[in-house]
Order: sequence, then C-alpha cells, then structure tokens
Amino acid sequence: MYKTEEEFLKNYNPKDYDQLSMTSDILLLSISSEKQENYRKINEKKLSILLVKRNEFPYKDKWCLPGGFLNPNTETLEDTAKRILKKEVNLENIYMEQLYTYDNVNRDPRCRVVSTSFIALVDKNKITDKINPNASWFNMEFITDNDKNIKINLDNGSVSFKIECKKSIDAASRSVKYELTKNDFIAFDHPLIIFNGIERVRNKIEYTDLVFYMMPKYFTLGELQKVYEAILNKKLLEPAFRRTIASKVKKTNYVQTGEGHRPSVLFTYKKG
Amino acid sequence: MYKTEEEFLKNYNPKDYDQLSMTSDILLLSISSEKQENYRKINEKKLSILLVKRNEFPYKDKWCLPGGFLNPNTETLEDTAKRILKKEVNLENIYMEQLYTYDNVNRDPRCRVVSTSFIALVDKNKITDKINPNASWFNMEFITDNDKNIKINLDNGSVSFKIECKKSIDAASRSVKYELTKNDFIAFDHPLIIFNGIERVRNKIEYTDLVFYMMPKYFTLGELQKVYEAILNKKLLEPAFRRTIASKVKKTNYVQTGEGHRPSVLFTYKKG
DNA sequence: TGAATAGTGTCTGTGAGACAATATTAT
DNA sequence: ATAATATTGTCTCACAGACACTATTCA
Repeated sequence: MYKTEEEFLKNYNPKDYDQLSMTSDILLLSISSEKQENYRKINEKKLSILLVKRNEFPYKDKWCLPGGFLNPNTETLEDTAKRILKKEVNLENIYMEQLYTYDNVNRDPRCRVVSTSFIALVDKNKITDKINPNASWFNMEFITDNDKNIKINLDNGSVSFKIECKKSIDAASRSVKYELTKNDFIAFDHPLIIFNGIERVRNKIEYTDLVFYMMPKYFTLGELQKVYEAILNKKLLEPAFRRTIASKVKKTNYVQTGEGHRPSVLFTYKKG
Repeated sequence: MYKTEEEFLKNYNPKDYDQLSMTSDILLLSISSEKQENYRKINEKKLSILLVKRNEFPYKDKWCLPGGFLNPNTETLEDTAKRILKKEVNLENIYMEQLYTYDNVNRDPRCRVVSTSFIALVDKNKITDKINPNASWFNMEFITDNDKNIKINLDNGSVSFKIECKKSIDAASRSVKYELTKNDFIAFDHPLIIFNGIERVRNKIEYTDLVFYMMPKYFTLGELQKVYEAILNKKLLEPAFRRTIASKVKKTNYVQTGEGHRPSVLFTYKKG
C-alpha cells in the first residue's frame, strides 16, 4: 500500500469509518450541613450531589448529572468536564478523577454516545454566586443499611425522589454491578454513575485524603467524623476514628464555642 | 423548537457535530513458568503480557497491545475487546475488566482516537493453537525495586527491550501518574496502559481472587506464592502468606512429586 | 443543674511480621 | 548424605473494636 507513514497518514480519512460522539459526565459531590432545632445538637451532615434540570430533549424536565459533549478537535475528556463545571457552578481548580466509561449501545436515544464519567469533590461553601439556575444541590439519604438493595433519597428542598438498585459483587474480582430497580426522575444511565461514584468515594476515603476536598479549612473532629459517617452510612467509634485520623489533621489554637457543650478544637488538614 | 421527543429525535443528526473514533486496547496478562537448570530448584514464575507486532502504519514494526476500533453501531467497548481477543489468541470467556480511558488529543497520529483499555487475565496453558503469528508473549522482569523509577524488561525469547517510567503518587488522592522516560519499541501510549494495568493488578490481588484466573486448576502453595511475588515484585514470608491465602484454596489428595525435595500438596481455588 | 458533645484511657482480640524447627524427597 | 523445598509452631507488635471515664459549655 503506502511506502511511508507520512504518505499513509496523508491518505487516511477517519470519515471513511463510522464514528461516534462522546460526553463527559460529572458527579460533583459535597457535604451539606443542616442546622438542628435543638441548639445543643450538632449540625447534621449529608452527602450532596449537583443535578441539572434538563430543559431540552431528550429526557426533557428530568434531572441529570452535569455533562456535555467532547469537542474532539481540541479537548480531552477532563477538559470537557472542567468546561462544564465552570459553566454550571462557576468553579475552577477543583479535585477531579476519572470514574468509568459507560458505553451501552442504546444509552442515549439521539445516537451512539459513549460517556466517560468523572468524580469531582468540592467544599460547597466555596460556591456562592453564579450557579446555573437549572442546577441544584440534592442531599442524599441512604434509606437502607441493607448492602444488597440500596435506596437513596434525593432532596433539594423542593423536589424529593428515590433511586433504588440491587448491588451484586463478583466474588473473585470484587467488582460491583448495579441493577437499577427504581428511577423516575433521573435521565440516561446517570443513576448508575451515582451508585458507582459513591462506591468509589466510599472505598477511597478509607485510605486516601479525599474527604478534605469537601471540608472547609477549619473543622472539628466531630464534624469530620459526621462526614465520614454520612459517606459510609454507618456509625464510627470515636476513639478509633480519632486514632486513625490523627496523622491527617493538625490541631489549631482556635476552638468552636457557643454550642451548649464543651467547645471543640478546630483542626486543619495536614498533608503527607 | 420541537414539541415532542420523537420529533426531536427524528430531526437529530449526529453528523452535524464533530465525531471521533474509539478503540479498545487489551492488557492480556498471564504467568510464565521457566524451568531451572538445577533439578531441585522450583520453576521461576514471571508475569507475562501479550504484544502484537504491527505490520501496518502507523507505528509499523513496533509492538503494541492487542486492540481495535469500536464498531459504533453494534458493539460495546468490551464487545470489541472480546472480538479482538478471539481473533488474536482464539480465546473466549476469559476474565476482563475495564481499566481506564486514554484520551490525549494527539495520542494517535491518524485522527482523534479515544481508547478504553481493559485488563484480561488468563491461564496461559489454555492457549495452545491458533495464536496470531504476529502476537507473542513477553515475560516481564522488574529491574528496579525503586518505587519511583520503574524499569521493566520485556522478553519474548528473541526480542528483548526495556520500558521505563517515573511514578508519582498524589498525596491526597493516592492516584498514580506515570511519566514515560524510556520506550523505543512500543506503539502509541501503550506503555502507560501497561504501567497502569500492573498497578491495578498489584493492588487488586491483595484483596481479591484475581490471581486464580491466571493459575492452572491444580497448583502448589509454593507456586502460588511465587506468582504473588512475581506480580508484587517482592519476597513474601511463607507462614504469613499461607495464613492469608488459606481461606481461598482447598487442599486436594494429590501431591506433586519428582522434584528432589519434599512433595508438595496440590491445591485448587476455593470460591467464596 | 443537666443535656449534649469533646476528649482520653485502657483492655482485648485479631492478624501480620519474624524466626525457628521439623518433614520429605531425588540424586 | 545433602540440597532444596514443604509445612507448621510460636512469639511479638501494631492496631482496631469496645467500653468507660472525665471535661466543659449554655440555656
């Protein structure tokens, strides 16, 4: 055929083959802090995610993860994700990691679309203005402690709905598969991305410092523990928690007062 | 614009937007067993990977991972990977998991190609005939114990070459990045896939049963330990290894004899 | 004063690291 | 007999789970 690579490349036309579109979808996670009626009680912590209400076909009026099409000429998938986040919540330089690539043949009714998903973590307090009016934070509540049937309630203050799935774990590879059993409000296969992303974060906060991307600069160990508990959806023992977290935090000279109980020392994240 | 989703979809033409091509690349791993001169010595175990010699542009005459273009109309990326494996090594129903999606804008000189990579594990003994003549198993040798600069020697009996990289670990997320420092023989960004894949397998054999996909039906605990050591690139203590592996294996009534030392009991994989 | 959280002490059991000792084979 | 591996015993140390105890604040 061709004698040199240059010659080959000059004659190569990608349009001779079937092509496809790709999107980046972002699971943006943060922590909500809900004031309690009882002044003594500590603020409740919940994991929350950003959803966007679609005002175009397909899945018009359903909620979905922020996402958008890759520009194949200029962008990496992470570039796309960053561009979308900038647009939706006006945020830059936040933590992001690739989650998984979703590629069911019929996952998008428009055409063949393969989507690479990303997990992004942020301290919600940093987001103040210029959030897309169609975007909204939903607090997550894990309804079941059951490890097989996972029920999640999503609530943004005015809308509330549930997604449910059956989780199965392959014995040998420990890889997790989710079979969606309930979903009336979320578009595409995005519920699966949510389930998988939470799984990833749950695993990783046990052996990484990922939580701190969602924490404010100063926090108490009690708050930090509540955040762990919200993500893992289980109670932790205080002494054990403090022992294991000790190497990751640094005590400050500040304390948090005015709360009807012994004031707690404020800590910051200690790298390394 | 459109009043119904059907109407919208009828008028939607993906060709109005820039599209791209995708490939699946497969890191097929197995274990080699090398006879020693000394009849008493146990067979040496090495991790080995399948590479294919390219006989077309681009990267003509270089080696690469088995891979191929996704057919966007019919296939998932895993379907593509399976089709390729069937073609290259005539194997079906082997273990496979998605590794990572590689999407540098210029990673392929032909056009924009995003590649999703898969890890596949197999017991090499099952592969006997009908292997693609351009494909070849390369034994891997980790030259440095250094955790930052990773040097891997690849050898298929007639060709031998090295790939090297600098590994850096993000403190907070524990995510690993590789910067390629030496590679003269492997096409595309496939060395990165190799480094990442080995990392994944190393992590996962510690808490999953993945090794057994690469083991024959019957094996001794000594062999199994050698396999772990080959993958992890470090010596393990025997009593500790046996304690931890105990729940995953089942003793049989067979022993392996004829080897100049106390015969060892043959074990099989025990699920659950 | 008391409700509520903050923070510390310590006992126990599990499991990995380390080293030692014994067992069995082909040449 | 010996080299080489197979297999088991056991001591120690680190660390998580569990529970108990003390400290401090504001209404």
